[in-house]
Amino acid sequence: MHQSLPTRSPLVRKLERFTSLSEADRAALEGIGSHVENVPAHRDLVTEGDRPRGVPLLLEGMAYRYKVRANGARQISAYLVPGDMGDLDVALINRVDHSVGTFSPCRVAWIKPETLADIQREHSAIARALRIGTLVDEATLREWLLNVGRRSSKERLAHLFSELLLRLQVVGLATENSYALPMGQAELADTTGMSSVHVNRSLMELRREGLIALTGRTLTILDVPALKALAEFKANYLHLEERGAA
Amino acid sequence: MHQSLPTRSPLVRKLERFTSLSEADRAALEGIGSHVENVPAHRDLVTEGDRPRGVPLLLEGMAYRYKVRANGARQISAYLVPGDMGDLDVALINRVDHSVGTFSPCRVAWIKPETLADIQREHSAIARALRIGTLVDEATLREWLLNVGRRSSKERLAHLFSELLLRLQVVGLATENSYALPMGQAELADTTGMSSVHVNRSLMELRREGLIALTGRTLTILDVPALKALAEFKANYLHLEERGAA
DNA sequence: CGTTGCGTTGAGAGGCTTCAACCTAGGTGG
DNA sequence: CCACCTAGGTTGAAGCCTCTCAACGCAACG
Repeated sequence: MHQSLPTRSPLVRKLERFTSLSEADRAALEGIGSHVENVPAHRDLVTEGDRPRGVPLLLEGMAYRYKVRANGARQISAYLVPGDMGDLDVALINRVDHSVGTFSPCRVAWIKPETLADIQREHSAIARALRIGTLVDEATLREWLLNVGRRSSKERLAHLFSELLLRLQVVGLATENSYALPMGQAELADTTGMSSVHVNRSLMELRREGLIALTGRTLTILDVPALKALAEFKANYLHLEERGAA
Repeated sequence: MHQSLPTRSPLVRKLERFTSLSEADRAALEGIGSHVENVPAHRDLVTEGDRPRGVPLLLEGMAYRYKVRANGARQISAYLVPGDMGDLDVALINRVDHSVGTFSPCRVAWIKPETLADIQREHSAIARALRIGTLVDEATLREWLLNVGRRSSKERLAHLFSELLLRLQVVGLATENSYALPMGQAELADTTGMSSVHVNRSLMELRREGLIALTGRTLTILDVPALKALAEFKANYLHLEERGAA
């Protein structure tokens, strides 16, 4: 396992899973956050219909992309963990087509499109890693669609928890089998396409089967292999082994 | 409406909705298909686990992205219509994480990653349009997730049909209210996360309500505004008005 | 110490699935 | 040219999964 130093920024830790970065690359990334903002929980970073105002890079906290229907029904389409960012090329469109909200208090750096363009031009390794990052975002979306469309309620939650375990481990925010889960059951419901009542019942079953412990806002996976097996979780879509498999 | 000449390639027609192209840009795009292949219906263009072998550009026919579970359950995550292509940056990853199959006989041009890189470097307008294209692909995935996660069965089909109407109109493959629908009810089921039996019943209801006529492989939308209203269809995520709204 | 948000549990209804049979059209071969 | 065959559309019935509505518990907070 290529373990990064704990002091390193989550973005560097994430991108180093995709490609090798030079010291200059890392330095460029550390200084990317021109304008850092502290955002409370349950606020919108981006609202559907707005003009794009730069690319948000999440430094701390957890956020999510979502869309709402006229009747108030909400579908969450992505979780953003530290090191994740908005679409690289938002500047190319006039109006954003979805919203981004915070689950917990977040520290976010707003990157100017020009800055991003400069970095991509001057640091080809970073450019490559960022592109792989958006490829992974898209692959994750496809996996979530499979999750909602073709998995049972328990499997959906198991899959989500398995994915988060891996993604948070990459940025050093999860132990071998546990991490903080800032969202409530209603948000899990809007993520997995279920009702919050049914999320509750499914969680109870996962607990009863000894697969997870979820108290307060900490999730502990009591049997990681079993949970992954239940979810039929394959990590290939996260492309975490690009470096090694060259 | 900016109507392209019918002789123009579907890719040019599509990209011209995103940005203005010069005559040189158009010429570069017309000649992009180095190696054109004819693929029968129900074949895989790309298979999950393979190494990427270039970027497929669909010239004729209809294809789809999908993933399958161990139990055989399948989820379709995108439809490819003429002018659509695979991920721009596939060359950056070692193994593809999903498959692409054909609904109907297809003519596809395989573009070499170098060719694509050259074109993007030498034609900034094309580069911009292609990036908007992948932004739209991702936005469409989010819309499909909302569709499967938070819409009723009839609404899902209505939304899918509304989206296809617009996308096919862009490349000149749909009339004001009808187009060819090459896939069967089982495929519609795997697209919308339903069983094929329930797709059938939902289609029957849409017919009974006078919204659609679906005979053979031709779909006619008898009441376009009503179908869009039922689906709560908003076209913003397709970003078809980027040029005008500059 | 009341309020409030969220998790938990119960009951009933309904949407959707599964299994299965039947029908229809198109293709094949006699 | 017709009969058979097969794939896919259509319909019925039964049951389960999931939803909605609703009540209640509990812990954090003011």
